[in-house]
Amino acid sequence: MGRGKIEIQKIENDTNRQVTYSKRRNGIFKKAHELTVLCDARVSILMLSGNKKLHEYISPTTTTKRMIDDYQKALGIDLWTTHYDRMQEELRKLKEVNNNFRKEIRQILGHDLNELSYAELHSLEQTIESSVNSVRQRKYHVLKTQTDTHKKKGATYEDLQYGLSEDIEGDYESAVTNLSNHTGASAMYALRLHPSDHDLSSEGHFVPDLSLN
Amino acid sequence: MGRGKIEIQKIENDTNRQVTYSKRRNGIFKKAHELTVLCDARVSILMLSGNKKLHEYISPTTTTKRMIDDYQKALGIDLWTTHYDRMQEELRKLKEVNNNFRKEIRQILGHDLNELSYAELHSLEQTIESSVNSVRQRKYHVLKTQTDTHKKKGATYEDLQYGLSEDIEGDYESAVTNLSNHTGASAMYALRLHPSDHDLSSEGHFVPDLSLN
DNA sequence: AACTATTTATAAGA
DNA sequence: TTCTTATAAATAGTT
Repeated sequence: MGRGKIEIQKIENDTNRQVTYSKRRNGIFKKAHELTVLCDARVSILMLSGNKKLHEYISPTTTTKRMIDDYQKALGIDLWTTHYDRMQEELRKLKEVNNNFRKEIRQILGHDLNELSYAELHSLEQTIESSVNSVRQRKYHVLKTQTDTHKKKGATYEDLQYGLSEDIEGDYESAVTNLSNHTGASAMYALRLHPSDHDLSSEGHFVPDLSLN
Repeated sequence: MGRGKIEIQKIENDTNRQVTYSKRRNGIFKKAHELTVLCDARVSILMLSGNKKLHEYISPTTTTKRMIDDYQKALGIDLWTTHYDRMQEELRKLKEVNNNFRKEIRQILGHDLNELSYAELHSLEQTIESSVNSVRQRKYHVLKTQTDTHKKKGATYEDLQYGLSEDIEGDYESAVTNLSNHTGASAMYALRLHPSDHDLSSEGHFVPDLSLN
């Protein structure tokens, strides 16, 4: 398609070959883009000229990496995915374990109980009662210790009972924050006394995006 | 270049789009091959049609893998490593969230309380008390419902009180197992009333090996 | 899958 | 290079 027909064989004249490369490269990229738009396709083109210069076209709707991934998936081959596959499997398992933890915490905190049987509820009740006893014991232990310390400074037991002692009061005001920081983002569950029934997965917890774009 | 000029925008007619894709794909591949021969170039084309079918052209003088390697070398990047690093970061975050969940569960269940202040313990105690109330309420609701059903079959309230009714007894014996299965591997925490102080990370939970040898 | 009227790409020249 | 333009090639609509 030009002033004259040409044979499809290597153009021996260097300049000429270079010019033709440049013109035709642009032609192909243009057609690739038209195909992308016209047919909703994804195209990746890599070109190396004779003098080793690289040129690339990639449909705006994708990335070269994704195209290469799709290519490998489609052919069922594995250029470099041994680690990749293992990591994906690990991510999947961690996500699963994570969701189980979430569910478990919700149940321990008294939510999502509808699917539990009477016996399961009974068991859960005992577990939590046992827990509250542990906490209570520890609390009194701390109270006693702090009281002893305090008494030496002249504070009364009553000060502590009602949380009015300066030290303790200060502690109390930051308790929620402290525990949250201490156990990480998820700790908010433990301290929200009457959590709403909001979807937990959308309340500021780290929910990794595994889409791997 | 046809009977009529067309706008470069998505062809809405499905059949038409498919036909055009096929024709133009061949046109591009033909031109890619001509470029290869005329200009001594290397071309790699990957195409994904709208319906996710992959087509490929590769210059006979190279391979797709070599082109991808050249591409990465030319850009001074390593797509796989980048991806790998991102996955590692996701794994790290998930592990962290996971450990936070573990720690939180242990504290809700009344363990690892030593590092909590009096105020934190008080808050935790209230949370757990609230939880046990929820569970108890639900338990009685279930009990009431089951009792009503049972009465129609002639069972007494006492049967249920002591868990001796055939149905309920069967449930109870498998309660621990059921809840474990239900919430996944991690649920064992909720039901082990007085867990030892063993290292939790080595008790059958999924702890991914991230060493990636 | 072929046909063909047109449009588009481009080889050669400026 | 870039532009021009005659001509080859691709292809849109049709069969």
